[in-house]
Amino acid sequence: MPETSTERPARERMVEAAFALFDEQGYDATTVEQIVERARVSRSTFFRAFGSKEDVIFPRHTEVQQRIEARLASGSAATYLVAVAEAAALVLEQYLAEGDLARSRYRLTRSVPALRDREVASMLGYQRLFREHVRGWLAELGGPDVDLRAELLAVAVVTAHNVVLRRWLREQTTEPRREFDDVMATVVSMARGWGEATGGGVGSAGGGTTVVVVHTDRSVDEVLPAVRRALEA
Amino acid sequence: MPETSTERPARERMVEAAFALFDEQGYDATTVEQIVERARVSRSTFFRAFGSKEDVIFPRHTEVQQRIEARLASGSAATYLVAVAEAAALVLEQYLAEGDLARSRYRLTRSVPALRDREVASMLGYQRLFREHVRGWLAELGGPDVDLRAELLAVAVVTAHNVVLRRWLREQTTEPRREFDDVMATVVSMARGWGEATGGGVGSAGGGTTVVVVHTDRSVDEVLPAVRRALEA
DNA sequence: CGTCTGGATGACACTGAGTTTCACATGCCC
DNA sequence: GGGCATGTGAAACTCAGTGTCATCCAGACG
Repeated sequence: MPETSTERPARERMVEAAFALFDEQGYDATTVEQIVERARVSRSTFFRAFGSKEDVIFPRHTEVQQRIEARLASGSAATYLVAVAEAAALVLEQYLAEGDLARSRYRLTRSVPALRDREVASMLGYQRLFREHVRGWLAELGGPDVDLRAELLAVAVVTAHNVVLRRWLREQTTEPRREFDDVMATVVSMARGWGEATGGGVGSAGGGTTVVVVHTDRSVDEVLPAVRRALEA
Repeated sequence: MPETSTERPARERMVEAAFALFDEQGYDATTVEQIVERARVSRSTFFRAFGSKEDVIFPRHTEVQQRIEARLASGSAATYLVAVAEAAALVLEQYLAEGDLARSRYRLTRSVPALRDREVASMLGYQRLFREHVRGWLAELGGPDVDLRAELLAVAVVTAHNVVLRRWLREQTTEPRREFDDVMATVVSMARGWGEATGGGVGSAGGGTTVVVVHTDRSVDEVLPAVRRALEA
């Protein structure tokens, strides 16, 4: 019998039922049969909506991926460091918007290896987007080791993002956005150094000496935002 | 009917049959039934030996993990950059020793998402080992942002390793060891810069100014090995 | 020589995820 | 009303993975 129009959408009911049951009994011990029973839908409906049992945990990750792609595509070689930092911020914002749901998912992914792998793979998806765009920009700018540097920058941005995200998921911080800005500033300043440390700064074709000077009599929290502003100028 | 003593071990036959069938028909289209039929063993034997269909592709990865662990455990805070580089070299050597088998696996992991995720997860396992040891060493040495820097160094080492490994798997290089040394030198020199760029060099407790000078009038290939030797001294 | 025992194997039934196919209901347009 | 697309349910099917029990074979021991 079809439900009335006052009923919440089937998709929502399934997600809700799944999270509740996973929480009560654990992931492996919960069968799709139980989920669809509680959500009052058929198995067919479940698999049509999600494709797999794992997918109930990771809703709308293709949407986020598209937003990232859009932000990266709007960047240019001149401002690529800002572009990747802001694209990473989009990922963080997605999690923050999810709130407790994100924390529930985090608890699940910590305890179930299959889900953990799945989440890692989706992070790798973001990383891949970053890498490809950065590779293009670095190629445009020139310099040695384009592939390696693109790979390292992408992985550094994602890693730094994850450090902050994880702290927020574990409720170890109440200022994730501020911490995010700081770690991104750190990574960006490191990335600036790479071009020089590997022998070719932007636009520098020949020999010579590159000198990086950093004043450390101010705290890291004070210095990093300033560095970021300088880089963005 | 049991096989004669001149027969190759059942485990080898299963791996061989599996790779052959995956190559002929693709991974998804091949059933465990077909594998055990060709290897002339029972389904029971297959699952006892490998635990899952995916596991046939990734043999002995726990062994490698133990070797990495041993190498990292033998390192000290004073020489940690060398220790991680050499531990990463162990991973590379494992692949090189496998030869064509590694390349077959690479082709499979490229085309089958599930296997790709699986391989990524195992790399993450290595990365985790690196991170935990580096975190310990960095904590010993002091300085700011220990967690972030440990995370970034581990991820950079693994990423650099992967860049070279992938080139070898794709047969884009015949000198993987040489290229590995180069990228590791690059990463290690970058990592050196991080401690300073983030405001606290090794053993520097107070204010002041840190200056990093890099001569770039020599080629990267000339500079990097020298840097590496300097770091190891 | 016979027997016992532990480890490896095979046979078989069972659970559960995911697919496929067909049927049925609803809503919408012409 | 007659199509027509979309969302849903029902049921049978494939296959990965688990659990149980019987069997076989090696070497140990009397």
